[in-house]
Amino acid sequence: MKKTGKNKNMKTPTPDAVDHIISQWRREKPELELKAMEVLGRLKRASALQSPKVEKVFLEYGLNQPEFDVLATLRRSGAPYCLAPTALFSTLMVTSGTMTNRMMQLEKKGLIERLPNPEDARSKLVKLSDKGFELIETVLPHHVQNGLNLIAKLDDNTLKTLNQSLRLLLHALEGDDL
Amino acid sequence: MKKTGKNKNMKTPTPDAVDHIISQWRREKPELELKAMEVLGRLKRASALQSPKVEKVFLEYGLNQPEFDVLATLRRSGAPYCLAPTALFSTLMVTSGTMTNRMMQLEKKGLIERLPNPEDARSKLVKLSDKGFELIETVLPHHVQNGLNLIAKLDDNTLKTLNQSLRLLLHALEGDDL
DNA sequence: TCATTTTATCTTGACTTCAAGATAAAATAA
DNA sequence: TTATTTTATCTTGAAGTCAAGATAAAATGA
Repeated sequence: MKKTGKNKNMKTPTPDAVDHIISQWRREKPELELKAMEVLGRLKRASALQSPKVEKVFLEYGLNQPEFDVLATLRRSGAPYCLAPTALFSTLMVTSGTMTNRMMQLEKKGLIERLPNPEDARSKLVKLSDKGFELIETVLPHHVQNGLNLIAKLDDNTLKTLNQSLRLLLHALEGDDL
Repeated sequence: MKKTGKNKNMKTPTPDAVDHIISQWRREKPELELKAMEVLGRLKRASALQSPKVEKVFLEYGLNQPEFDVLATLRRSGAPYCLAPTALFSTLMVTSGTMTNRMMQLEKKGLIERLPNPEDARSKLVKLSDKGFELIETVLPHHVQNGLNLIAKLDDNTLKTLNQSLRLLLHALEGDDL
């Protein structure tokens, strides 16, 4: 079947919260082109909805999302699971002050250690402790499974499509400077 | 052309930050099924990237994102641009305490007014002031244009696809309880 | 080598948000 | 009508973040 602009056989998708918002705007401000507001609205809302559902698993293991993010970044960097603070806060898109704060918490919990950096005395390296390593190893499979549960209703094709278009959007958003 | 599972002609998309994260995990933990982590990661990252770019316009008019959200919700509800606090914080997915805080700021700025609710003495209605109405009318077109600029690189087809799959995801996420 | 500029953090203070508790009005039940 | 339960906020105190300023080490330049 050839692609056509409008197709009377096209199934109308069940409206979501963003469709409702858009229809309100269309009634109030019909002159506005809302296609950007629509995607960005969905993006933001979907992100907000998944956030507490994802964090739920971390909380069961005494971690919050920010703490998990640090441990996970160290873990996936590979042995010796050790990075400089700048590498961490760049990856995690937070400020250096925020990172200082997180590191202090994680150190207090014994999940990371701070080591002198032989190559640069301005920074102290952050290393996953044995306890931190074990914890992330334990949490990870549960986190992964939880994610799979959250998207279970999406078939593989939708998922693939979603990934591809989100990747394009990410490129568009990362490109421009703030 | 028929759809096939794998297609050697398929163009490999340029990797993004999430592809990098996923490849690290694949190296470290090859046994994990990462397809959920991948979409949810993109979702979160895209949302985080768009956020300051969107807010930039609000800041130019002396508003932050939370304040804009309240004014916009009132505006698109239609005349008389007046809602109860519960309607606002439900829509905006924040707690009642957060809403109290936001309302106080907006009232201090003269952008909203609090009116007694004739139907329920427990609540004071929130109404867009003339000043608030004028401000949101001014900001809105700039916000809309800014959004269009942010997604300018995406062709209409990608956008449509993205919207459809995000809508499915939203349904999946709104469905389950926290 | 010595001064200057750039980096890599850490510190501080302000802000926003949330969870949980306090209040008061509305809805129900007895 | 009176007691009980449910609602709709508001209040309070604890977190987590950020921007901006303070420090100290590293990199550059003269």
